[in-house]
Amino acid sequence: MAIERTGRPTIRTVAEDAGVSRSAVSKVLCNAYGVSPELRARVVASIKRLDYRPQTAARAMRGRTFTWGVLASEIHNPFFADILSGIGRKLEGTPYQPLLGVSQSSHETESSLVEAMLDRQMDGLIWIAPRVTSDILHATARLVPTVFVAYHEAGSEDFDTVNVDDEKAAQLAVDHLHSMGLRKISMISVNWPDRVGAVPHLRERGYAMAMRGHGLQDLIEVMHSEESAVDVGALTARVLSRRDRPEALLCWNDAAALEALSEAKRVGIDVPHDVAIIGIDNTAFCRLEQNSLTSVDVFAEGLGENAARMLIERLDGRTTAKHILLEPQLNVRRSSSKNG
Amino acid sequence: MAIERTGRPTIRTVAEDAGVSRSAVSKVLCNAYGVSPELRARVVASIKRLDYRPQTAARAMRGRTFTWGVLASEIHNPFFADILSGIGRKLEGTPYQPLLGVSQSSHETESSLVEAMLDRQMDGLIWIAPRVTSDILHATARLVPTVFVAYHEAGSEDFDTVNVDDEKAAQLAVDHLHSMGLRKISMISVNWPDRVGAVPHLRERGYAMAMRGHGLQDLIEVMHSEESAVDVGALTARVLSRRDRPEALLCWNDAAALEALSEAKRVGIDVPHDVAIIGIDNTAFCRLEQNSLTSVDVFAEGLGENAARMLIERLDGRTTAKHILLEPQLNVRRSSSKNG
DNA sequence: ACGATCGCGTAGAACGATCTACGTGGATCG
DNA sequence: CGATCCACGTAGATCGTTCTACGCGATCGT
Repeated sequence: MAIERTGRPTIRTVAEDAGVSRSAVSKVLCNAYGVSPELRARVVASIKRLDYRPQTAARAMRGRTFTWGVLASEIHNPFFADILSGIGRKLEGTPYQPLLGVSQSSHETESSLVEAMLDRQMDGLIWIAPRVTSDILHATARLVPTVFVAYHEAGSEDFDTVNVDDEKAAQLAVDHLHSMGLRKISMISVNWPDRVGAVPHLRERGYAMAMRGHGLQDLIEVMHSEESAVDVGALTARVLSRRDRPEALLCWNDAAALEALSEAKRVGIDVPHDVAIIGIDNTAFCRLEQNSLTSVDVFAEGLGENAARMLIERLDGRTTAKHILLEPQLNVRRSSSKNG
Repeated sequence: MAIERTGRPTIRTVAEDAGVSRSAVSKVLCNAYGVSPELRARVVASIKRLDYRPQTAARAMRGRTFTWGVLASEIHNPFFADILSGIGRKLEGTPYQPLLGVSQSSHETESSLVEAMLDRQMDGLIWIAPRVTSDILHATARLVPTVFVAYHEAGSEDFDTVNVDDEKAAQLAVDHLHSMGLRKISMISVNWPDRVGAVPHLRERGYAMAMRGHGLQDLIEVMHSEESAVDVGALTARVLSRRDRPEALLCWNDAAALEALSEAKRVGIDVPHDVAIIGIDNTAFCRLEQNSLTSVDVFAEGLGENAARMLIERLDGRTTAKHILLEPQLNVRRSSSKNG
């Protein structure tokens, strides 16, 4: 009867095949109340026989899409890839499908990406390291369940957050360097829009607090570069070639630290003898012998898993906000060892 | 009249505001025929005033979703990130939104990811380095316009492909090593399902051809590992510690080459003096001084841009297949230089 | 002058699901 | 034994778009 535009079976096809109503099939699909075991079995058999899969676009109009939007600013940094792995692992076996949107580190693109995801009726959002202003974050979270990763706002009731303790991460780094007898510890950070709550900001604060804690407040020095690798390289090159070069360089993330290692090698400064270098994130590249980069593990995959867990809980009905803070952990390697 | 479930304006809201029919608004949205400038202006004004954006899920039921699915097996390899950058750049300013699905290097996940994208009525697919069997690729491409990147099947009429000449890439590497006077050149490759058309396979062929071209057929040696970093590391460690260690190691991609560099350093083998190491892909990490890895550029970002262009053409009506092959380019760095 | 054509706009039927409201038997209960 | 309730299943509205079919007035061609 129905003109089969495409060969694809619809809920109607299944209903006819099983000899029941569309509503009955729908009930089976949604695990709704009021379905006898026999009817369910018949419908399930038909679904299997016809190889039927519900069309998400149609479901979206009344129900859910079982689709999650994951927003990342860029994916060259393996930190994001690790988070995504965590999300993916947690979502295995669930009906949810995570889809990643990349905003290319531009906040205009980021805003329109959020809109695109809202237009597509995503059930929930996991938003990593947002760059837009806080009011946009709140407005978004009121429209759709949202979990933020790598953004701190523990007071918010509108959304959940999942983070490592970024202040502590920087502190661990400084403590370690200090315990090696180093005092002139400078930090390489990054320019970031709307800084409060942002990860670089907290890591800077942790650095400054730790320095003060060791009585090194006069040696506090935080330098900022743009995000691009060449900018980071230029800044570290400048710092390393100074006469009053620092004894140690704490880089706000591993990507910056790897650039610093590169520049040090290029100008012939020995790491760690002439300068110790330490990163944060403990991404996979730290482990490689040519880097052997001391770094503070922020358990990116765990962040992803926790974010996914938070969002599942939200979709299951939780309405109060939760804010998760993982403990960072120092991983010492050659780039900051006496016997390096 | 209509019960506003959510505050969001619909096409009906716009129609009422502009004092026209829903069809008229739809026509404006779709740039359809039969709209007077005055009506268009009125509608556009209402759209702007109400801040209306069409709901993609609803459009999907009859029309298009303006959504592209991008399939990648994993995103730790910056090669994928570069491709995605290229796609994103090309799609800026177009109405299309690319969304990335990651299959975690499992072909079961990959299949279900494709299904998820089909269920979501994506307008087109860009599928990077597929691992499922060729018949699935053809079946998919017949359902939805699909462009494959990093998969060779130049004869196919069902889909477009965008690749660098992977045979040539490996040849360039071998030629270069040979020109340095090296003869015992071994290759590190990877286990890959359904090998024909896959990138590792073609790179192996290019290697073998080049070796034969230089009369080195007796020295041809291709070793395979699993994809995981630890497996690659273990394999390279084994090779490097052999008594009859090769003079040069051609790695099928940069990720493997970086592992090889690490293992060489770990066991105290000097690169390039004791062994030259060369990768393929020329990802960003090659440039870092601690790696300084010779690599063959495959222009990943260009692959992405071309793939996006191909898909736009398809959606604009092209029905014949196109197969693009870019020229690879050798970038010599310290890991294979005499004066390294 | 009159039918054909064209340009513009609208009514209403899809699209494929979900969900509310209701009908229908059979068991339960006072 | 009749009223009530429950478990199961269905009819039909609904979601927000697009698209086809058609109406209507003005212009064109002969």
